[in-house]
Amino acid sequence: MIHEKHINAIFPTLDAGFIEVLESEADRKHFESGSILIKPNQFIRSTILVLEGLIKVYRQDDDGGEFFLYHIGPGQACALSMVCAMGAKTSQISAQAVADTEVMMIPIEKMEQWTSKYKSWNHFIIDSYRQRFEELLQTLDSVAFRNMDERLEFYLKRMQNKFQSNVLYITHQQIAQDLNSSREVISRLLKKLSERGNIILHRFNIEILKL
Amino acid sequence: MIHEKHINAIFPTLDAGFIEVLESEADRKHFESGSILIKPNQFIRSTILVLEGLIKVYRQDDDGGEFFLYHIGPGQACALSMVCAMGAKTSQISAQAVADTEVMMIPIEKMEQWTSKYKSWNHFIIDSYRQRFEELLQTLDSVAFRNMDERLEFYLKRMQNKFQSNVLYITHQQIAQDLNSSREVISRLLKKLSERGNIILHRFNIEILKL
DNA sequence: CAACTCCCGTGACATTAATCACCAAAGGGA
DNA sequence: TCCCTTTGGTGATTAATGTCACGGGAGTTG
Repeated sequence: MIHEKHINAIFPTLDAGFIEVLESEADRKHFESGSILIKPNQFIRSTILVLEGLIKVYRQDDDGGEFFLYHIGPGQACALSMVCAMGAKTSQISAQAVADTEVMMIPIEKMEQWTSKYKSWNHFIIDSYRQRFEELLQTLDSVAFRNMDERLEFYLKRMQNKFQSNVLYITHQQIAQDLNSSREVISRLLKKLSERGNIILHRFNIEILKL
Repeated sequence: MIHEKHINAIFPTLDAGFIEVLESEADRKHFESGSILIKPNQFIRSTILVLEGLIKVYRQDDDGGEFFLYHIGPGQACALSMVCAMGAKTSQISAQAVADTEVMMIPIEKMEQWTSKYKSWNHFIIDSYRQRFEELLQTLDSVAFRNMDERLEFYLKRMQNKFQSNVLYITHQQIAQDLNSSREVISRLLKKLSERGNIILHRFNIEILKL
């Protein structure tokens, strides 16, 4: 269980008074690594603040294709759940915990109330949108302008950064899914990267040397 | 010149009191069709509200590639200029008037002040982000999951919708640029569409029958 | 140990899209 | 009129990626 004083550290821009409100009004929830938080076409009634762990947000299309969008880490909010919650719409979005994750769930009604009541919360919301927007644009860039080899590098860099580790425990199949490609293609491109000395391929993991 | 009472009609969610403030504090500016509003790497100090006309927002990469993101029409704001303005960052974004366009320019400082002061403005901002986010996701979808033929159909539908017309005055070259493809590819795909009876190709324009 | 599953490597081939090289039609200006 | 630019059509070729088929190693389970 994460205490109030720690919450303060996780969300440094929210002011102390508001965090008390947050504490008393928002529900805590725990998700085990691998569990699904949001399924496509699901109605979303709450927005999510991450306290601990990591959530992966991805897009799905009708034919089973997937596409990784971004991670939500501690101190961050799911802008998409705000999009959906406030727009009262469904969206073809999925979210999955990729580590044991603790979150706070905030019902739409409170979101709305707080937005006009607490400045620091309002800034937090707007800033969340801003950050996700930027990140989405970068992702869009890589799909629109780059070939798969560069997209793969971009992907690996992001993972390295997010997990703060040079060793990524991830299968080729998983990468292929995230990039909406196929395992064979990814395997071949990874091999190229390892031949160039950028990475070392181990069984079950990829060691990043320099990208 | 657009009068106050009309502004009310263009931005129905902003309340009357705030619109008076807007009127007295924001600068008006006119852009002729074809003129550039935002260039890549440009520092943005103001956000833009469109009163009349149409603005095209697109992404550019380092190699001269382009990629159409979305249009901003009357009653809408440029979420990106908010992203940049509030983040005090530059972005590889371009914006161009595609019709004679009248806008209001709002300096960052005022944006910030108003956000905490005027509820309707605050909602407007958040809603702008929401809308653009959705639109960006749709665009991302089409690039990530669809082949060029489907992307082209998606593009034509968007244009048909935005210009409220079944006749699009646009060259194959222009479409190719917006989709970051090449003219030849677009020409061929358009031909296919016309063979299937979806469109009729004229010189200088494309007539949409059913998509 | 045998059978099975999961992860990965690899060759062959198909498909999609980009690129190159031309040509033709329409219209504008000298 | 004659040139010149813009727009668009088309075939040939190449590059990137997706798909199929198969095989092999490593771990797991009965």
